[in-house]
Amino acid sequence: MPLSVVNPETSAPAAAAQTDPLSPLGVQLRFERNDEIFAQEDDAEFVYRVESGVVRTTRLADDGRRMIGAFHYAGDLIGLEDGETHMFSAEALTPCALLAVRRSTLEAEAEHNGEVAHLLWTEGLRRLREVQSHLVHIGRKSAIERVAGILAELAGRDGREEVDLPMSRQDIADYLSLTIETVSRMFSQLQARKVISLVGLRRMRVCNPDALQRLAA
Amino acid sequence: MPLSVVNPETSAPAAAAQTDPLSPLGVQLRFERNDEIFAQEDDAEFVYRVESGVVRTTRLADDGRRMIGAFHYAGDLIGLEDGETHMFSAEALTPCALLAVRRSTLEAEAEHNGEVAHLLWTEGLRRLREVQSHLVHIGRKSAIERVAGILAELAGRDGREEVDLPMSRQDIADYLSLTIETVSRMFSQLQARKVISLVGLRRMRVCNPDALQRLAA
DNA sequence: CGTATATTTGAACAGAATCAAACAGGGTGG
DNA sequence: CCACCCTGTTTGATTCTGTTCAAATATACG
Repeated sequence: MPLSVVNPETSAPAAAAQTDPLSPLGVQLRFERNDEIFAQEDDAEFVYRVESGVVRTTRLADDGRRMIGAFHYAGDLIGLEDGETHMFSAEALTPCALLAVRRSTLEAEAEHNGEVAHLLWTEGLRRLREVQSHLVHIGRKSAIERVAGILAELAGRDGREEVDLPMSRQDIADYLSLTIETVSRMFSQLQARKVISLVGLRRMRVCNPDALQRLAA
Repeated sequence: MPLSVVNPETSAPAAAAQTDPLSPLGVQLRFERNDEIFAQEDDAEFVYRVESGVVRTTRLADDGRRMIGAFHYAGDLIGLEDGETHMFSAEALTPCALLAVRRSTLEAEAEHNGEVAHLLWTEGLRRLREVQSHLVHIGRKSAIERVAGILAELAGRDGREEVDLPMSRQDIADYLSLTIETVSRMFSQLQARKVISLVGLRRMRVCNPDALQRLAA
């Protein structure tokens, strides 16, 4: 549930609007940690762009098994759909700012605005590439490789040695198609091997980036 | 390696050209079984549309593990890429007819032709949805469910009771992230349970469609 | 401080992988 | 037309990785 709606004129500098063709088309929304942005099977009326914060997209199967499609960061488009409804639900993992653009607006704009059409196309392909990479990762890697993989990615994103883990162990498990126990064991193993060390539960220090990278490969 | 180049004017009726905005942009190519259409890491110079036949896209990891991204049928676009090179290679599983369109041509056309832009967008999203579904399938299903899944899909595509299996057991294994032995065992198990029966190695009869569907769910 | 929740650890188990061998099928050449 | 060989597939025995069930331990929060 959005806690506030920020007028795009006041939230985005005029300069940004010139380089960003999407901002004028939508409204800025804010979500708090654990807020639901949209639900699985909802009408896919809006497309969202993450402006800040982290969002997870999850899919709940009939049998209760949960799968996380991806973690999304600033710049990512979410809610892109082929059909009428959302395949995944989306929830804020941290406080988030999102730009919501009505799908019909976006499609109409893309019709005559090459820049928007190109941006959509590019983002869609990037997402496709990411999902395909993830598919290989899930399909052909061991538990330790999968966990090392996501940690390496998070570390790469932050750049610093101290890396925040915005998601729970369960989130990581559902993203990697492992159980929470296995994820936990791999964390312990990485610590035992002096590759990482945990600083509290939601923060880690990468002690041996090379080893992490090697495991993730 | 293409065996022949067919002039689009002679291969496609004029009527088709009116409803299909892509035909005039490319050339028709033919490939025989096991021909390579493009290789992993090749420059992604062309996008292809499958006109007839079946194509598989495969990715070979550094460690030799092979993954099949998808099996593509008539109407599918393949070779869509974000970056400069192909993530996957593509090979003909059966004799194939493909329409090859230069990527630059396609992008230029999409720039001012809304129909082409829309078609690209739609196909990209469809592909994205399929990969995401496959991700869930690989990540959260047992061996028997995965094999039943692909067989149900093939059966649905053919419609008839007798279904051709254009791909080898190894292909199926690499598509489902299983070993060839496990795939074979699941085939045997499905036969023992009277769900399917093999007619030679590359054709099956679906004896109990409901059971197959239930296992695939 | 106490309670609810999240995470870690342990032991036993299960499913798929691996290693090894037997068994078709499909062509080919005699 | 048949015997043979090459390749792809099936089957068997064993091992191993990750799951499951259970319990202990942290952590966060009121």
